[in-house]
Amino acid sequence: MPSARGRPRSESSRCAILETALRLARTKGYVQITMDGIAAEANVGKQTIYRWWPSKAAVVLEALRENARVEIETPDCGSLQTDLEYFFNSTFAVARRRRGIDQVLRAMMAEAQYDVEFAKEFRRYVIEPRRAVLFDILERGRARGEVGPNANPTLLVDAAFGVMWYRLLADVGEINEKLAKELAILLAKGSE
Amino acid sequence: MPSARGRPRSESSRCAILETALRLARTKGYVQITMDGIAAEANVGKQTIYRWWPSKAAVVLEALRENARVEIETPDCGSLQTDLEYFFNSTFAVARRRRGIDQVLRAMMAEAQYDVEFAKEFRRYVIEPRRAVLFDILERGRARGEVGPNANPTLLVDAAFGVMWYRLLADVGEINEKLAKELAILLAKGSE
Amino acid sequence: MPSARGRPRSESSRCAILETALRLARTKGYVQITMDGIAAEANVGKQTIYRWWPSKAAVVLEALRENARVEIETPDCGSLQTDLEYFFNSTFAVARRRRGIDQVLRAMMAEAQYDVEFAKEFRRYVIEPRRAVLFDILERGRARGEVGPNANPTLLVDAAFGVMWYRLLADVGEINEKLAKELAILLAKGSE
Amino acid sequence: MPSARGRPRSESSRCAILETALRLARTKGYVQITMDGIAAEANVGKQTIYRWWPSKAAVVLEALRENARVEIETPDCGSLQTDLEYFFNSTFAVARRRRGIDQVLRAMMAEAQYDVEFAKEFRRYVIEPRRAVLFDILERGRARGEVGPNANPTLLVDAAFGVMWYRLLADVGEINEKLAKELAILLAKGSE
DNA sequence: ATCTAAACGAGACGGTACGTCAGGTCTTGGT
DNA sequence: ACCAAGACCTGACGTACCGTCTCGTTTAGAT
Repeated sequence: MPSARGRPRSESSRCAILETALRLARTKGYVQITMDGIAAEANVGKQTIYRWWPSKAAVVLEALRENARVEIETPDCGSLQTDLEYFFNSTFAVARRRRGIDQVLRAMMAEAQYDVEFAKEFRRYVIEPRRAVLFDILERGRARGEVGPNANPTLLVDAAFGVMWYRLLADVGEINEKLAKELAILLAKGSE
Repeated sequence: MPSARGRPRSESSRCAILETALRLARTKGYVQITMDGIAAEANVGKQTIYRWWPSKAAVVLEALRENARVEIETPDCGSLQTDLEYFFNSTFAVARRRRGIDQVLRAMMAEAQYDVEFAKEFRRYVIEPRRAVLFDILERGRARGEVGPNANPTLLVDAAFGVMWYRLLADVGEINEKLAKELAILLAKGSE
Repeated sequence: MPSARGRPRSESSRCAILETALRLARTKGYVQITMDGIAAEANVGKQTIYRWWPSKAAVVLEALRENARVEIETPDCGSLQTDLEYFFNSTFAVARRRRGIDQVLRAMMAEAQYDVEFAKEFRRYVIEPRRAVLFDILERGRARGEVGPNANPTLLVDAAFGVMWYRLLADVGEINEKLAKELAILLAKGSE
Repeated sequence: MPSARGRPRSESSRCAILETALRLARTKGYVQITMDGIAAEANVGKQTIYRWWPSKAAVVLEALRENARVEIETPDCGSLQTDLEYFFNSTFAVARRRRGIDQVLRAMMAEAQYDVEFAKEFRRYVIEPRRAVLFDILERGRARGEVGPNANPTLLVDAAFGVMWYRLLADVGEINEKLAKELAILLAKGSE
């Protein structure tokens, strides 16, 4: 057993940092916030942040994960198309539930373009889990016989998330219930 | 005609700035380059850059446009699916033709998340023109009777570019001839 | 005769420059004004200033000379002490007559510390002429027999102007009628 | 006692800045030196200079004070005139002892004309202390009965420093042992 | 009850890049 | 040849953050 010598990590500081980071990112915008700003606002030494996180993006990403603990449910709605629509609605709802989250998500994706290490974390905790869920839904459809042998799950998954991210990042369209329905139809048709 | 008083803008400086900016961005990476660096390398005063462009991103974007003057052709290949495949192959080829362009494009999209003014320029000169071409191809398909009355062109366009950007930004898949073919099939099927 | 070819120098521009320079220096303070500022305010090209003057200080110095054309009179008041008092009162009056002149004079002296070329001009047009007048007064006193053979005119002159500049630059005392009288007494006593 | 929180100010950086500033000012000339130059030469961040001093002039002034810690002695030489001559010789020696100091002193006086805040510091640490010493010497003379009741100490002090500064700034004469003797005689005579 | 060790807040540190400002030069068309 | 206009190169400015460091203090387990 690795005996823990010395003062243990302060949970209150950890929470203060995460809460402050996410709050500032949502209200002032991700680019505007600084490590100094987070430290000052959270009544925390800057070193305490750098001791546990490598970058501003890493802090915000963990804050985002902490905040979005509510798992996305994937109940069996009986058919592929309804399963898909339910999933998309759940996914899109997250961004709309709390103001500013969409902007923070966009910043995370942007940050992943500049920081290779962060990109790995981002894929691991944001991109991949959501992809896995959608693959599961398609697999369930295959079991039901709704997904044909020539279907291309990877392309369908990329198309679905692609539309979402594209509209989010390039600001070319709404992300709402209408889109959820349209995507469900497109993927269901593409699965045949 | 308003007679141009004073010393006219130096075309050689303008070109030196654009060429240097794109060269540095491609070789060293967009984040690594600085206004000071561009100015020094282009033998130009920093003020001369700030006089004509508001930000590093704006310079690189214009350099990108200047560089990519070659228009994307959209010949009539006879059928919707072949038209689409041709277009996607042309589009994907741009990024592969010159090293580092993909990385610069990703940086532009990232920058658009941080800078609202730049986002407008980016949509105007990068996003929208390419969307227009794809819409044209679908319209041609409608004239041929290949696009049904219930088809949703906007969704199809978003799906195509969405997959491309999603794979580019989230690094979840290749962008190649195989994808061009798959997307052509998906969109053709979705158009019925 | 050297025929003057080409467009002759614009007297109106020259005056506009000098007037603007002195006006701005007196109102905004010498350090605050810029060549660009003078040019803009005088509706004049910057090159037109640089064509005729080597520096901001040179412009202001000429403006000062143009402005202070009124010669200092040195009437024979009958005795050395009264001659001196009259001279000092005349000299001190210049600075008080128009607001801001003292500040411009201080700036000229300051500029002379930084710019060797300007220092020559400054001595030639500001320092030396005033010294010459005071030397003349002392010489007149010698003719009258008021200045003894052991008197040291140079020291006395330096003492008089020294007090004036010292109080002006180091802000350690008033420059007024009282000082004029005191200096006159000191110099008269020192001349014996 | 207010406990010193946070990292304490680095004495080594402080010294490096002051030494570098004075060295550069003396060798290259005050105007030529820049904050960037001092920072680079002293291996110090520019912010570290700005954290503790408001301007280049303030740094050089403190460096000058640090450098000139050697107090000017005012031994009782027995008579007012000899006391004065000793003081003037001591004062004039400072400037001659180390090359370039005179030029830095002139720059400080010049800077005081442009920067009101700096002028206060300059008077407080350069002008006033020296005036106080001379006033003391005159007071000692009064105790001895050498200074008459009608003498004007302020005028005499201004005359002495006035000559010195005037010759320094306007470059109209030497500052040497001869001047020290002449000033001593003038002030002694003026004190009667 | 001390001792050791790590985390803590605070804040100064060396650095890099920023965007601005002014200086002095150059290049137009027009007088 | 001179002029107004204004773009040009240069170089210093003062600021903002970065990520690191060095204080004194706090909090635990080990001695």
